[in-house]
Amino acid sequence: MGEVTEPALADVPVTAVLQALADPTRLRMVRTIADGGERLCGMLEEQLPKATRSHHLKVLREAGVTHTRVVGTGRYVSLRREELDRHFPGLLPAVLTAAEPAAAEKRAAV
Amino acid sequence: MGEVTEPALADVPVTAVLQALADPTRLRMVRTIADGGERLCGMLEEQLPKATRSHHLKVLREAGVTHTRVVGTGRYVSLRREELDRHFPGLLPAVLTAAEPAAAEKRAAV
DNA sequence: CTCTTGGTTCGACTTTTTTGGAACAAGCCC
DNA sequence: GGGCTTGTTCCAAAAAAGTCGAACCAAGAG
Repeated sequence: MGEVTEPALADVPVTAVLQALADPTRLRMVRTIADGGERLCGMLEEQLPKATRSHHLKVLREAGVTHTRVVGTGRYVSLRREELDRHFPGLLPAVLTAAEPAAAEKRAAV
Repeated sequence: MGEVTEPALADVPVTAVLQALADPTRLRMVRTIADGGERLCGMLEEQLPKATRSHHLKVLREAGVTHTRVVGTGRYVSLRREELDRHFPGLLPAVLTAAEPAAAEKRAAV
């Protein structure tokens, strides 16, 4: 029962993946998972209420970005790297590599 | 006057780029522009009303994805390939390369 | 069985996006 | 100047996303 359903990447449109990664919170989660290989759900973005966290993880899962392993009452989340890279070559690496714009101040009319 | 403003890619967060590309219509536009180098605004997604088209092009422009050259009353849109690849290595190519899920029918329980 | 823990689901609400009509602006041609 | 073509802006309505309390469920501990 505890099995979690994930889509076959062949059925996932790129836009869905992009969409999933286009949210700061989710991207942060993905990055955290990226270096660590697997993470217990509750260890991600602990600041936010669990309903919100659960929601974001669901979006990632349904976009085929993550895999969820159920262990007891816990969920271990990991990236579907190989598969992802087979279907969308270079996409995940490119996103993970991307640098953030060093917290630009309100940049008042230079 | 006629000059169109575009953001410096250093100020654009990846999520903004992903967001811009995460829309089917916009991605289609980007793909069209990709093979052709430059396109007159009105030659893109002609089915939709111009207000909508204009809106999508604005989103792409503000996400730093496209460059707009004004010629008379027309706007020629092109991709900011080099810049984009300098800031987000491999991202655009990966997105342009991505295959679409061959119009899956309602895939009734195979 | 009860309590706790880790997470999901429901429902409501807020914020963003998307969409597109209508009015407007600018360039071009006569 | 008019009239036509391109495209933007304004505005409002509709749809989609994000947020999160509260109720709920399943597994493990005692």
